[in-house]
Amino acid sequence: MPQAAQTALQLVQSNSLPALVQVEIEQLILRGELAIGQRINESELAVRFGTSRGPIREALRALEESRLVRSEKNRGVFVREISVAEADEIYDVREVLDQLIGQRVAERVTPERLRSLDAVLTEMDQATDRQDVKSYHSLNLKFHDMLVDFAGNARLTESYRLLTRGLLLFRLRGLQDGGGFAVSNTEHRAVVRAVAQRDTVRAGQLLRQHAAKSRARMHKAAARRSQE
Amino acid sequence: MPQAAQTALQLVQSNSLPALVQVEIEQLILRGELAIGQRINESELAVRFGTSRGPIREALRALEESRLVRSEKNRGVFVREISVAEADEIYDVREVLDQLIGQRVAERVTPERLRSLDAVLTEMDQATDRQDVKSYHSLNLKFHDMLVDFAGNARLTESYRLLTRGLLLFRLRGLQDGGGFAVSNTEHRAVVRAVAQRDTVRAGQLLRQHAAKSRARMHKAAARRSQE
DNA sequence: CGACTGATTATTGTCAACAGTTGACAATAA
DNA sequence: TTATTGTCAACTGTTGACAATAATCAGTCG
Repeated sequence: MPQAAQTALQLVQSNSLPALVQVEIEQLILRGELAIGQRINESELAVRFGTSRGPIREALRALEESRLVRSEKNRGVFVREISVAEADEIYDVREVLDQLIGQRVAERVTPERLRSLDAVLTEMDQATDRQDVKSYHSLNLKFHDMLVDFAGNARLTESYRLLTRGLLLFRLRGLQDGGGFAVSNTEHRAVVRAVAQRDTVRAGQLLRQHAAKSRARMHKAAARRSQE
Repeated sequence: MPQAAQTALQLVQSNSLPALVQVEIEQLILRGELAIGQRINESELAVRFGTSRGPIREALRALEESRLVRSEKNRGVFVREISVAEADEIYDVREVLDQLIGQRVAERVTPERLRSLDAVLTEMDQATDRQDVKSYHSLNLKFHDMLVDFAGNARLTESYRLLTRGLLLFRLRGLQDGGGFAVSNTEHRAVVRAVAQRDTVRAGQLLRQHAAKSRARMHKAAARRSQE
């Protein structure tokens, strides 16, 4: 049996319909197919996914708990919007988590992990050369995902992902990263270098600074946006 | 119109049934009425709350997202159990969040806030004198809740609460805090002292250390438990 | 006596229908 | 003309019923 079919089977066997629907809606939001602030029509989604409204509602309740949507009674659920102030709050927390991540990754680094980090960085440089914003962004996500995974703390991963998903909403408003790709990737390289040297303190500091600078870039983009 | 009736009206108008049910089940779990690892019967809860199973299921899906329960397909949802290893992971994250909280509280402290913190500490001392474990614990929760609120960052509050709720499950297994009440409260006082002096760095350090020591107490309790 | 097989029962998964609420628009009156 | 009330369609909130699955137990066979 093909690998893909097997995993698909496992997926449908272990995850129930609401769970499947949940990730599907998540994708819809994160890909921007459901716009920020837009109301989500339950029946519409139901026919789209070929289910009844029950599973849709359960999925939406889960997404509400993970702060991707908000719900107003008798009015419906809306794709959550995020303000600069909220993004700032997220960055406050993200900075300390990133510091912890940097430390832990440096403690637990292996040659193989180092190679995969390097590989992503190389791809990001290539994307920068091509001015390929989209690829760069998804590689950037992948890079940070790998880092938090390599930190080896499931709860940390969970907290971090939950937090940064809020920032993804922000990006959909076109307000993230004022274009500093090349800059951002040199910061990445510095982090990986410290990790390679197993300099835990420095790796933590650098990753924290990277988050801080990324926040600054966001502010810059927001300011530019608002004055236009 | 009486104040109580008005708020009750607002409650039922703004919060839907699933939301109400959710906090209700939460209480059931946190009070230990639903034991760790126990399966939760949907129909049973439905008759208990006088609703149908729909709202119950939606509430459970939300609780699953906040990691208070886990769900197995076609078998039901279970009150989540937590291992020492998982608790350790939580403490890893909690320590850095507590440090951030300490800093922020010290930055934003007001005389009034200081008074309310002091009041809780006094109550905790009284509970210690009475050997009133239960009161001490709920006051302890209140104290830390106040701190994170005073930090003035909603996302931080959210992350912190989500995280520490996992530890509450742990306590239900009787594995938290190896009895060091008096010790714990002197640590609290030291934190508040630093906050009163607006010594942001020290407040952060002390609160972080408090978390670390609290983790150590947990380990001690767990070790004692396992050798019996 | 224990392991296996099949029926039985309890429980979850899903659905379709009904009830209640909201927002928009038309009708009415000041 | 403007404000208010009445009406309606769309949608959400909730329910009860049915289907599918897993656990339980009785009976049979080795």
